[in-house]
Amino acid sequence: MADSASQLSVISKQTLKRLPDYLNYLNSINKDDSDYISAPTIAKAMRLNDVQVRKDLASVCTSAGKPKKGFLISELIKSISSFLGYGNANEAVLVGTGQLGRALLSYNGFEDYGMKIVAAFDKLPVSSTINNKPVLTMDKLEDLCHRMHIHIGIITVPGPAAQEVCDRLVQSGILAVWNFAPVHLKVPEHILVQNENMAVSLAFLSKHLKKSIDKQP
Amino acid sequence: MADSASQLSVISKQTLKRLPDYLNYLNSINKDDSDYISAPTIAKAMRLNDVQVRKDLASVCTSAGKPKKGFLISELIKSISSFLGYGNANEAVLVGTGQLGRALLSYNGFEDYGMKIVAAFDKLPVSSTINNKPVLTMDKLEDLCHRMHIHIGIITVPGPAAQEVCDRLVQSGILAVWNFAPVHLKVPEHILVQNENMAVSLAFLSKHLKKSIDKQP
DNA sequence: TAGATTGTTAATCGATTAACAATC
DNA sequence: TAGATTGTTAATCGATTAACAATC
Repeated sequence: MADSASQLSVISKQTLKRLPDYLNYLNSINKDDSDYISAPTIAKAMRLNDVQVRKDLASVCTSAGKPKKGFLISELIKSISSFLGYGNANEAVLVGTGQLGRALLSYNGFEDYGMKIVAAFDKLPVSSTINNKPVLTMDKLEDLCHRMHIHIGIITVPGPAAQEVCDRLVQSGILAVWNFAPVHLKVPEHILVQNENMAVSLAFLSKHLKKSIDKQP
Repeated sequence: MADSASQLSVISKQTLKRLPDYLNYLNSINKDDSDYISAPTIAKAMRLNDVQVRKDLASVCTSAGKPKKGFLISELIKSISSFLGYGNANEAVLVGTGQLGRALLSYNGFEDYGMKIVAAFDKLPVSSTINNKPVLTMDKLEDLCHRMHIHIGIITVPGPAAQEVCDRLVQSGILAVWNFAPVHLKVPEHILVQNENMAVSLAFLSKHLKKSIDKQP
């Protein structure tokens, strides 16, 4: 396995984006009907092209589909989950225990998606734990991250505070930042900033509405 | 303005995605330094190609840039904001007042991004208002949406309940759904589902980490 | 003027889709 | 067998980037 790292980049970003959706869909279908599902069926339900579905699945699945039958649903779920790293969760810290921060801390589903929040930080913690996770003051950030080898930092502070928090996360050895603050963060080359950009979603909603409403007589 | 509707689709999805980021960036820069900013400067800060920046800006901006100087920052902000419909907010209802739902209801920033939550719904409301917005029982949903001509529905219920809620929103005349539940929703052709897909973000974070860590000696 | 920047046209790149032979 | 489905190769589409003339 000389190039296990480069193998990762074989998969396209677009495919990677669709994988969680496949998983959602596959988990939603009733397995009592059949153990198999065909690419055209998935494509129709998810409004994709069937060739695209086959290519996407081929890029992550170990076992091939069977002509006339399709793909074994359980195999698909297993392959995609393991490709996405579900099951062996990366550990993360969260900074900012406002409404949104507390909501994320209270959600226990992230572990299923490959991430585990192990601690939260705030300038002025109002409680010592949230959902059994310790809430610490900011001065403990760097030490804890280094000691526990944390690589993911989640930013849920107000916009104006986000860059400073981001800098401190980077100093603490974080490699990937999940940013919920509506600001553009500056980071060194090797750090990934994944913006959970609600504004983008809202832009799409707004444009769709405008089109829909304009179309009406 | 015969084709104001079709004009909207002139802009590419990729450009639309970047517009909120431009706005974040432009708002973050210190206007004391200069009233103008050049495409190469924006490109470098946002890690984009400068031609791309120029094309993106050209597709939404009224006034052109000036050779050697660049673009008037205030004009850019005005143009992008107005293109994205910020300032005249679409009204929305939210269903599901768990942690995440309450967090969204408590956030007052959405109006700046073109959306205003006017009411929340829950099977069993625990309080009559959250952040001054009424929390109503589900049986009031259809009537209120029709009466107030609401076109956006936000789903923050647990996964298993999402499809049913979605169906009811569609029945209530909603045209666009902002879905926070980690499930694939089935909707009629003309309805937009915008998934706020945290799983996708997590997939990107996880893949980046794997690459980064594999690279280390 | 020289050089930085603009906007646009042409080339490249990546992703999607169409066409088709192979399989059960 | 016929027909549905597979996987792959080739064509198309859309987005990005390179090249370049125009401008201040």
